[in-house]
Amino acid sequence: MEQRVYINKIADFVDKEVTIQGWLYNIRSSGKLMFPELRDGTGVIQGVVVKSAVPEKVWEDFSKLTQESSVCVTGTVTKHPKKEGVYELQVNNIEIIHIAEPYPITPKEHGVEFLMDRRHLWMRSPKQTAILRVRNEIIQAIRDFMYNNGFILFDTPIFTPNACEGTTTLFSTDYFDLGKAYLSQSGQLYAEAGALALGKVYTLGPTFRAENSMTRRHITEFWMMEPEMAYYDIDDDMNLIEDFLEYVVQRVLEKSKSDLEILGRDISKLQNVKKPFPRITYAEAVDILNKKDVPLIRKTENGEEHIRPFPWGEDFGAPHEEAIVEDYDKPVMVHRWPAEAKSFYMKRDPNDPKIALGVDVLAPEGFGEIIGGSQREDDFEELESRIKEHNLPLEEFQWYLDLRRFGSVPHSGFGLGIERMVSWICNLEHIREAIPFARRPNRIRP
RNA sequence: UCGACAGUAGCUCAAUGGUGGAGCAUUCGGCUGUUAACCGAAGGGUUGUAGGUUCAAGUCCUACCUGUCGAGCCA
Repeated sequence: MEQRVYINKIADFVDKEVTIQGWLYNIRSSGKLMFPELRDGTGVIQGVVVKSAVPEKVWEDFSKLTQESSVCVTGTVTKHPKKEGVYELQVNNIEIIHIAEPYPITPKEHGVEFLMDRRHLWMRSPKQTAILRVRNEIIQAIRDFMYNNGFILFDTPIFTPNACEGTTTLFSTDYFDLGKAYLSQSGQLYAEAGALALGKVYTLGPTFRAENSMTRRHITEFWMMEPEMAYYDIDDDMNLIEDFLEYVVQRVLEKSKSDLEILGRDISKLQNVKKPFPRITYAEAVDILNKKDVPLIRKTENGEEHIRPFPWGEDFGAPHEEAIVEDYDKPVMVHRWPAEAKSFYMKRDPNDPKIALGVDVLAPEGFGEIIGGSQREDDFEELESRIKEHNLPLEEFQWYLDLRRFGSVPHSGFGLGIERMVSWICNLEHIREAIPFARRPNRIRP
């Protein structure tokens, strides 16, 4: 009796007759033999159609198929005659559901623009489905880690009346009689309210940045996971980051092995991601830059100016991050930053008011910043003057200041960019492949 | 936003300033173990747009459009 099964479970059905409900990915023929490759979303399996062994109609039906035609194929599962651990389907019947029109995406090479214009079809290909399954596993691992460590899921609003951080540009929209609303660039300020209510919370959802950044690491709509913890200082924060990253990476290694294989990922690099991670201060990072003679490059009217030694107080660019990370095979935590380079809500170091208690986590292999976190300013006066210094509208922050009026406590948190995490774990060339439909400054379709 | 590079068949790419080609895809034919299968044949073009230089422009010049990569900013 035939049974419906999915391709990723096919090994359990050797010598049994099964029906695969899927699509034709590719087909090769050799006279009286055909080798259709079937995909069903969980994997790909090669069918074998022998002309002398199937009814004439089955042979004719297979001859008619175009790439991405949808079919239900029945056959007996066998081991591949040459390849260990690979299975085939000895076909004996087919039901055609739909003959596809000529499919634009062939198993050959295509350009980026062509593929992104057809993202809704491109995502059917083996590499893209593998990435999307790994993304699923990463998010599931994050949720499990948070749940098992006592964090409460705390959903923050996407419509907001003001900037969480005054620095970056926001998308705006009309909001009835209340004027402008802005799409959230971070759920952090709301998560802080949640932490003072529930102890440990996290948000996981889309965030928006109207930055005209055309790099392989930026999209305008990205997903962020932001935990926020009451009674955590910056060192507690870094301890959590270590536990968290180790868990997620090792969990994905365990559960998504076959997908990482499809992606050609060097697994040994990810196996290294075990705590402790290197922790270096910003000042130590600057020392590294100067030892390696990496200058700050500033653009001027007549070209570029190379400044040596790297001046204290400047933020790092891509070449600096690379130079800092290249000696390590684990994520690197850079902490205690110049306050001026960082956001208004970060707490100052009690030992040095020029230092903010922030931490950036740089992924290995040049994938750049994946996490940014900090201990938050919990003193009312300090925070209020910081808001004023940054020219932020004080009225809009009164509710936020309330958190320092009513039972203020030391608290910390961080934000993880989901797509950057996916890019790193899957070793992607570009972040646009880390999310089903990437939004960039020059693309909103499909 | 700035910088570099690119735009030729459905796709990926060739073409010294001098007759625009190939592979894949499509259609047809062949092949009993193929792996981006292979072999044979056919159809497929206003060379991104607008100007200019030249006897002659896909090729050189100018502007614009679109894209890619990099920088800044950030997760």
